[in-house]
Amino acid sequence: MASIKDVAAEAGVSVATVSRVLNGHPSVSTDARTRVQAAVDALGYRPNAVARSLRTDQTRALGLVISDVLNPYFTELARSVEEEARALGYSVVIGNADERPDLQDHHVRTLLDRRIDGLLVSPTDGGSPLMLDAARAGTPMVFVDRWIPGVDVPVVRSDGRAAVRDLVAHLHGLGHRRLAIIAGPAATTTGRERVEAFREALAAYGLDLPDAYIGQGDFQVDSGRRVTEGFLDLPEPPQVVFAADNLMALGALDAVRARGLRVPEDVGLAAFDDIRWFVHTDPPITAIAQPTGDLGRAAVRALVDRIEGRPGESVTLPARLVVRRSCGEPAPA
Amino acid sequence: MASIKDVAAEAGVSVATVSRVLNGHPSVSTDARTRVQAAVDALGYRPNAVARSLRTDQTRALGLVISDVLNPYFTELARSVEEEARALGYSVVIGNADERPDLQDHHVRTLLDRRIDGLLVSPTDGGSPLMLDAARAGTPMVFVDRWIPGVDVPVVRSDGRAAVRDLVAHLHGLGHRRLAIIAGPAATTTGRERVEAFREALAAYGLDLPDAYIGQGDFQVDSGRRVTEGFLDLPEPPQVVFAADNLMALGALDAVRARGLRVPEDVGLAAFDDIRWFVHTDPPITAIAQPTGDLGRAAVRALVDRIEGRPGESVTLPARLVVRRSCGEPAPA
DNA sequence: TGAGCCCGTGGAATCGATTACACGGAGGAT
DNA sequence: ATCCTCCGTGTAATCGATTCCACGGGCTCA
Repeated sequence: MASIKDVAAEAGVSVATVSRVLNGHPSVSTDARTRVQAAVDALGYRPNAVARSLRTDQTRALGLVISDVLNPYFTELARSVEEEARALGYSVVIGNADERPDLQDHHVRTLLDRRIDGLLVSPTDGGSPLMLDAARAGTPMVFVDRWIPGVDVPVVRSDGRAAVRDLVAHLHGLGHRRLAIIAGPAATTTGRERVEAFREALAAYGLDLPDAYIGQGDFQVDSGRRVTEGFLDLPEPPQVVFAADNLMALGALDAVRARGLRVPEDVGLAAFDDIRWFVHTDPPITAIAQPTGDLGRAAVRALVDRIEGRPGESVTLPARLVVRRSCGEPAPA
Repeated sequence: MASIKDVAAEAGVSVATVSRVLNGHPSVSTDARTRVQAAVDALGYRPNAVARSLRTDQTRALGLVISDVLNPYFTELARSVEEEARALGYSVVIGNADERPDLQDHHVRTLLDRRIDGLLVSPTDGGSPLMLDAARAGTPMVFVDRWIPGVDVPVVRSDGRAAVRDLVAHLHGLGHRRLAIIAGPAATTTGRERVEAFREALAAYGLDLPDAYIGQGDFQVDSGRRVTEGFLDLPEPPQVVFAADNLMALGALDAVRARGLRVPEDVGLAAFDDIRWFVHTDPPITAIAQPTGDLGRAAVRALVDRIEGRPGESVTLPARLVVRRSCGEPAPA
């Protein structure tokens, strides 16, 4: 592969001049400029980004450590992140943590080794020393969706409190009183928050959230299935199950179906995170929709701000309730 | 960030010795080795992958240019690719082409600039000069799922012919005779092949595939919707619509639903690519399942073989039919 | 005791870019 | 005519690693 020296030789100038042309530096004669351009075209020369990065100490690459690529919410997030990053002249290197702290650490380490300019993370846990150290050492970093308390890093996320209140109001209006939740891992903020928001909303209606109605899931399909089976085995099973993410909702659907029960006649189902398939499931699933695209774009902007020396602000966007049929007939529109 | 010089100074040895310790070179004294280790730990030193890559001319990174990240088939593929790559000591840099040749080219160019060791592509078109040149210039490359004829690059894909025959047999057995297909872009191999396989399978039953029953889609939801509307407007609409990918099937479902029609009573629906949501759609959708994980792993192995100087073989794996209820009641099990 | 080897080590070149610094020549001001 | 300034250019240092080569010392063996 041709290097800058080859171009210089071909154009009959020094490598410095070639570099200046490539970087649009003003002080190059028109003559030299055209000769270099010609040489570049003739050789099909492309600058070696590795060498450039070594010299300039910037890679123009962002790391994105995502909790789970198989979760449509995160793939949508990844897509908007890449889009915005591309618009700003950055590439994105994605690492999939599969909700496993060890994998998350592996990716953070690899990305740091590759000297990405900044890191976007939705932490699967409370934060390993590695990540905390990186944040403290000044690696530009932004948390998306989930975050770690007590770390000085901007957070871009969605606040589901109001939407959860709307959901509970909706359920209460349909006459449901025994409401259960499949929670996410307590080590994640979203795992905890959604339970709290649910509990508070229930309290507003004088309803209780007994321990038996809090199932511990891990944001994966199987846990949704397992927890739902537990709910159904209860002497007094809940009337509605609220899954804290879309994959656990899928597991819940599996479990209900496996018992020969029907949604919503026998059990209602609602989910956090709306995905396009929920329109066509049997029945269509009532869900809380996050402004995923906006989240991804805001996160990239905050990160790039940090990288380029600007403040880089936290952003919180509201989520909203999308009522479908999985909890009973909706009120006539 | 600490460099190898800092480690050398801290340990009281030369950078050469530090490098040897880091790379497990045998000829280093135990004494020097422990001193270097201590210095590494004390400084929290991590080798700069950029510098290493420049010197060794390898990045231990693979590029994966995927047709569409929002398509669950491809995200599953991406996941298995990353998994296998990680097991072999490589990272994966993903580029999302969104079925757009210009975006595909952008990513190929960026990845090449970053000097990834090899490229995994599922081409969205017949191949830009850029990609063809790269292949000819000897960049290790492997095509996954889709490929470009006439280029000397291993292909890892799934053969759906047998499964399509099974599908047609199934449909014929249910009494359906007017069968239509939503095709993918003619510029892609999968876009063309699936139509051909369908046509041949129909022919075996003495059935014809009239032009009116071939809708031109682009593997995206909207096109599935649009084509299906066209089918439903026909004086004699098809009894079953076969979508060449899962997203177009979703669009088809939208279109049918919007007309107030039911699947399978009014129109049957089948899809290429099976995804977990198909179990819970209304009705569950009959689909052709590819061994996606195996495909991803085989592709990585083939690519790494090429990179490391071994042959790197093409692989073709069979797909299989998964019968559900979207084309009518299945035969009793 | 001297020749030859092997082992552990360090010096320095190298990868491909960017950029500070120096230098020669042209042109303007005095 | 002399001096100063600017412009376009090249030389060389630099980024952080890897690795070839040379060197000194201890060993074995004759």
